[in-house]
Amino acid sequence: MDVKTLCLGVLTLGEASGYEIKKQFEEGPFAYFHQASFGSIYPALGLLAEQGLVTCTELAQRRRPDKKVYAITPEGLDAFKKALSRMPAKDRIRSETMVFLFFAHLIEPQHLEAVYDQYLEFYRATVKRLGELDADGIPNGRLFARGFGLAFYQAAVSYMEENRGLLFGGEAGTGE
Amino acid sequence: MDVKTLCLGVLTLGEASGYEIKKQFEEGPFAYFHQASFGSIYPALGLLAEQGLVTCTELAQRRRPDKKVYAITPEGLDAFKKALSRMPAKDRIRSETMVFLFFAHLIEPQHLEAVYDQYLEFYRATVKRLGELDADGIPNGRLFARGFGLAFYQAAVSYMEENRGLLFGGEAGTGE
DNA sequence: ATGATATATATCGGTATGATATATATCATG
DNA sequence: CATGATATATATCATACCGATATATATCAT
Repeated sequence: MDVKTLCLGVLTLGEASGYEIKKQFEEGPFAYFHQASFGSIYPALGLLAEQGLVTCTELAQRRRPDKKVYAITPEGLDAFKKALSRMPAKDRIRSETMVFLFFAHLIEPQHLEAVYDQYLEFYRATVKRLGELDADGIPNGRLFARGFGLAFYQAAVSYMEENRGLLFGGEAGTGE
Repeated sequence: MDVKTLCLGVLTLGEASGYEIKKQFEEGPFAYFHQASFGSIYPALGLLAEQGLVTCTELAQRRRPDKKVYAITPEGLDAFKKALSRMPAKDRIRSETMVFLFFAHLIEPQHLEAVYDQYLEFYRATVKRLGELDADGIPNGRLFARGFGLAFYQAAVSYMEENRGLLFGGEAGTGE
């Protein structure tokens, strides 16, 4: 599933600019299971407009740079549904932190601790943020995907809290 | 952390060919939190050899194509440790399946079920495989990373089993 | 035989990332 | 009130990576 298709998906939720689409992958509902960069979003939107799958309206704003607002067309919606009729690719989980922890024996203890702590804190913050989200009026598919993300981050936090002792020998990891 | 660095990491575990390194990312200990393709591994090994960070020994084999066995040098080990002295990048989780489920309302029910079932089965199989691995003589860092993967996949399976009803309305998801 | 699978290396087109450039505006800080 | 940080907004480009394909050899099942 390329960035063109992902942009179509975001635009089924309402019209948006390239900048706003990027935010959906950074803080919005997609942040927990996918991402896309400006370098792929802007060219993708240009191509989609050429192909008639989205329309583009330039919008002059007060106190802000001009904006190009994109909206999905019926042809665009068809194209997106067609993409969803295939089978999804396998998940790709890329955790540099786990590579670091895998090689814990090659890292200075205090740096290892910094890596571990930063990771755990990031995950804790994510659990907090996801847990505070409102569920009213959100379609079930979106709730399912969000809940999946939450379950993953909760499991990660629990695991790290319970198994700290594996990495930092002295202090035991049993919690008792 | 680029593929060159990842190759150095794999080679700290013992000498290996490009083909064997790839297997580490497909079935081996790295499979659950990182990946790399032939298209990046072979050029990376060539560059590492040029830079003196690995050595390359060509090995003629009976009944097999020739092999190039790479081994890490002291300079390579230093370079890898240096890479580990930085801070790791953020995790990147890319789940196309979750994008599909997010847009469940745009998918034919029977296709949605196929997507869901395939995903759950893949995760169940992974839990089984990870759970059967032996822990004897494995350094703690590796055990930690492996356990993290297992915790993640277990959480994913549990969540999907318990929340099936969110996607397939009629049948309830409470299990009771 | 034929096709599938496994071992093994190499290359290449297409795509994505991450950094950078450009421009405007707000807000805190000293 | 300058300075730097942050936010909105678009665009481009070098670098890097993925996935497919090509090339070989060998085994095994049908």
